[in-house]
Parts: sequence; structure tokens; C-alpha cells
Amino acid sequence: MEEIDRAIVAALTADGRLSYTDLAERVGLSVSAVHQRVRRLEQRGVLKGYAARVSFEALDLPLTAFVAIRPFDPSQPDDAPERLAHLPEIDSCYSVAGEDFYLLLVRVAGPADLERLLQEIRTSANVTTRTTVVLSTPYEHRPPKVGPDTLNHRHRGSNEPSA
Amino acid sequence: MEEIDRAIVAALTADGRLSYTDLAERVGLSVSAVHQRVRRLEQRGVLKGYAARVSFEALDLPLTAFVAIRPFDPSQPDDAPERLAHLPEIDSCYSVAGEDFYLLLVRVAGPADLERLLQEIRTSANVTTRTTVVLSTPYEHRPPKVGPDTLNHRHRGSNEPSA
DNA sequence: CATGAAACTCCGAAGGA
DNA sequence: TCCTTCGGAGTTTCATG
Repeated sequence: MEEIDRAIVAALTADGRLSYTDLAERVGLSVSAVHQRVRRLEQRGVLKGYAARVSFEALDLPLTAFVAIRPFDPSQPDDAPERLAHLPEIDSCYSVAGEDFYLLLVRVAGPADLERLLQEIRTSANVTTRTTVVLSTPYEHRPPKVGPDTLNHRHRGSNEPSA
Repeated sequence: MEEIDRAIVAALTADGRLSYTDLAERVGLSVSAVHQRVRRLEQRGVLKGYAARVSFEALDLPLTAFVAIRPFDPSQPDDAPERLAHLPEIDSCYSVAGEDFYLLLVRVAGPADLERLLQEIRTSANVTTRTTVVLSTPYEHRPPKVGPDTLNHRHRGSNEPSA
């Protein structure tokens, strides 16, 4: 019942292009039933979308780094995420507890691009930066465990169909 | 020509379930031609796979944190990534330059689970930890810019037709 | 939740620029 | 080599019970 939704979510996080036919076979339901469940999981916001995984090396973005930032002037309004959103090198932006305000995950072609990006970050958001270069990535974006206590039914997505 | 591969990659990173029909329409080629290009991008390792994006709140994993680790005894072999791989709460593991050895991105249900996980990390890998809690995530996993200098043709995936 | 049928998509074969 | 067209097999999607 609930178990089946978990199986569906687990299967789709591992392979986002699974056909409903394959999914139905895996979870032991008809194709239509699985299709309905997936649509409801999407509407509830449990499934937020689908993405291809790309090789950043192949895209000529082999250098990954974490950039911790804090405002140069802490009295000014803190809108760093919006001010930085236009920079495509920024993969992710986390607001964090601790000494820094935000932690950015960035991907660039090499040290020269990283330098340019850091200057751009500092001037765009009026912040200081502290950068940690990633040397290698043993693993990344592993599918979460979709276990027994999982799949909170009270959750509601304030969302629209993902485009 | 090359432009088309970039358009395909960009489209699939934004929506990994796009049909070949839609893709073909977007890039102005026949369905078969697009299908061939996608297959080659997959074989070259440019497209590494597809995944559904899930709401971690809905999965009852609302607490994200970064855990920086370094060995308790630096003279011992450093196999922390393998020793920690069995922990499903660990989303990603980065080997980093700087004071720490690895940076982990973890997702848990709450503070109690985080405490348990940190203990497990320390004992499993014989490391000390320094944890930064994520308060909110303005954005995450944005599609990379797939621009003019992009899509390195020299890159080879693990399997390659003999040439 | 299952069935079934229509519409659509996938995917390889064959041929042309 | 890369594209296109074409057709059978498979998939998606919806109405109905």
C-alpha cells in the first residue's frame, strides 16, 4: 500500500527513465495503477522532477569547489542567494549555521575560471569567500534510503507540474 | 552539429524524461537522429544516467548537514569513503584540499539521527568530525551551463567502439 | 485497482546526401 | 558519416467496470 509508493520512489531515483511497464512489473501492479501512483506522487511534490546525470569532465567543468561566504558588511540586507543566482557555475547554495552564512558548490573549467568566479561572487554579493577545492569525488548524489519510516503522507507540495 | 548535442544535453538535464519526439522537435532533427545522438552521448559517458528528484522533506529527511572529517590517526590507511559507503544517510563524499580530508553531505530525519550518524561515522572510519547544519537550501543541483566551450569530444566513457 | 483500446513513442532497417 | 523515412513492437494514457 504505502510500501508500493516507496518501491516506486526508490526505483525512479535509481533510474528516472524507467517505463511504467517496468515499474509495474517490479512492484506487482498493473501499468495503470502505477501510472496513477506516479502522477499522485508528482502532484504531492514527493517526486519533484527528473534530470539526466552528466559527466562534468565531459562538459569541461572538471574542477569542483566549495565556497563559504559571509557578508563584508553584516548590517546590510542579506540577499546573497538571489544576487548570485545568475552565475551558472554555482550548482547549489546552502544557508548554513556556523561561522559562514552560505556554502556554495561550484563547478568550473579550471583555476583561472575559479579565480574569476570568486571575484564575481565577492563583487556581486559584497561578501568574503573561503574556498575548499575538491580533489576527487568518491561518490555523489546517491539515492536516499527510502525505508519503512519514510514517505510522509502529511507533506503537501505547493507546486505545479514540473516543466 | 556540435551545437545540437549541447542542446540535447541541456534539455535532458532540465527534464530527464523528455521523449525523443519532443527532443527532436526542439533541436530540429528527426526522432531517429536524436535517438542516435543520445545513445552516443550515453556511450561516451557524457550522459551518465537519469534520476528522479525527490523532496527530502516528503521522505522524512528534512535535516541536511555537511560533515568534515579527518583521521584520528593520520598514519593509518585512508579508506574512509569505502568504510562509510554503507551508510545510506550519506548523499555525497568529496575528497578535499584544506584542513579536512573529506567533506560529506548527509540527510537525516532530525538532530537525534544526526547524532547517531556522527557516532557511526566516527567509529566506522576512525575519524573526527566537524559538522555544519544546513538551515535552508535556496537552490540545489541546478543544471550546468552547457555553453560554447563545452562538450569535450576527447572525453571517453568506459566503453568505446574500437576506432 | 484492472482491463482494454486508441494514440503515441521507441527503435531498428533500409536508403540517400 | 550522418541524416531521413518507414513500419512493427512496445508504451502511455484514458474511459469504463
